[in-house]
Amino acid sequence: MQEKEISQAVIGRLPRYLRYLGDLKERNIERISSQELSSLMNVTASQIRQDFNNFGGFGQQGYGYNVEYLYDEISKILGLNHSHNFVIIGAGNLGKALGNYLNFERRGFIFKGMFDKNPELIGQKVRDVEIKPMEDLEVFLRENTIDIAVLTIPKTGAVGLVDTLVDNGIKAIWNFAHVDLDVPEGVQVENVHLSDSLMKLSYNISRYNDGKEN
Amino acid sequence: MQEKEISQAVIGRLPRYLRYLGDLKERNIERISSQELSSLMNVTASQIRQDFNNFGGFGQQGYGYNVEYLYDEISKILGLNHSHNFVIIGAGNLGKALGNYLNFERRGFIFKGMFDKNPELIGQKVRDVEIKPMEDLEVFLRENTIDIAVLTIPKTGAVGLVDTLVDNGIKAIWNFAHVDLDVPEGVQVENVHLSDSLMKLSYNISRYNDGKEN
DNA sequence: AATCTATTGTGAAGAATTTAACAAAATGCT
DNA sequence: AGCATTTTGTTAAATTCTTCACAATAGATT
Repeated sequence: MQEKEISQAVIGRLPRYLRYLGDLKERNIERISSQELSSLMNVTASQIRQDFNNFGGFGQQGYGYNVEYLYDEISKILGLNHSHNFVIIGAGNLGKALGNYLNFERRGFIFKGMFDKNPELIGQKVRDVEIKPMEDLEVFLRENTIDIAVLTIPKTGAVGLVDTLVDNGIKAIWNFAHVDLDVPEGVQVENVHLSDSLMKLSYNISRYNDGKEN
Repeated sequence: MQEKEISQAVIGRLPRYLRYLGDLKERNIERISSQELSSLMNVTASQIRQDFNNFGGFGQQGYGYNVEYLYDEISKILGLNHSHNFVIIGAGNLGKALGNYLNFERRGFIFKGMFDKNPELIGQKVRDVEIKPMEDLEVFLRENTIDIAVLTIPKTGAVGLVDTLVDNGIKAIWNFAHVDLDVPEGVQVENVHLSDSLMKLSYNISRYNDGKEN
């Protein structure tokens, strides 16, 4: 367990820091102050310092932060120094899109298997991975070390699948199904509810246009 | 403009309320108390009441909330009573997946056009929509009333496209490119940064496993 | 080497969000 | 019809999150 519990608000900001630090690294910039990063990212310098200090101070007074060091430390905090094998369940367009997304591989997320119940898709390949029938899932999970299951199937299928996944060693579910999954303690779920996101956009459009058309 | 500014934290919870209310409606349940909804959704009843009260009280004391009425009111708040035309820019797997997702249509998001710079894709169809070359985008936006642009292209392309979109009437961008977009005041952006989401998952896996393997 | 400058780390203030508590109001039972 | 029960709307308290402010410290300059 963590020394002190870090809030998910802070964790949620780390990937963005990492992205900007990666850009700086590519531009061969060696150091950066919280002030500079602040104006680059449009957040307060204070928040940046507070965020980093949750993990015990990566900077030096009078100097700032070393870009590469900071990048590496945040990577470690996010667990990107370990690699994670994943399977995709549901070989529709979304599943295929995620399977083809090479950037995940670079971060240590290794695409190991893909499953679908549609017989027409069985045997097709997404990158080097062959789509297998759902019946093979359980055995596959047992014979390989898979941490993450990516669920890109409709919600009806998703709920019933959770037990199978968890019983066969899945530690985390990246859930694209539009439903809340009920998992045992210790199994991580990260939801990507696309329609929720679209509704937020819709709200913000309406809000801005109110007064004009209402 | 809104009477009183509603926090994005509240807005972010509305789609989830809507989902649960939709389920209740389908089960022909007429009324629900904040207490019942609370145990269904795993949030506090107090938060539910506070959230709804931001918009001025949808319930009745001693009775609770009428499911259908509440559903309709939240729909309106989210702007789902208006329909929105959208185009998808980038006809890769992700773009196709979003184009094929019929649930958006049911919510009033109408798929009107799709664009890609890859000549091989031009002329293919996603549902009834033909993929057009990027050169046609500007004219298309001017000749049709498109509110939302969905960006499913790499970040390098995305940044340069913003001006074109905004100059031709786009009010909102649903951004899947892994970059922060700089838009004028009044243009809404909703980011879906998939790799950020995956990193959060990675963090939570590591955190839970710490102590065992570290 | 001494001084000046930049910039972090951090305690405290301020803001926002969430939860608790309860009076007011409507329902439904007898 | 009256009373007990339910459950909201709402005020207040507690908690969490963000920003401010500055002393401490390291680097840069002369």
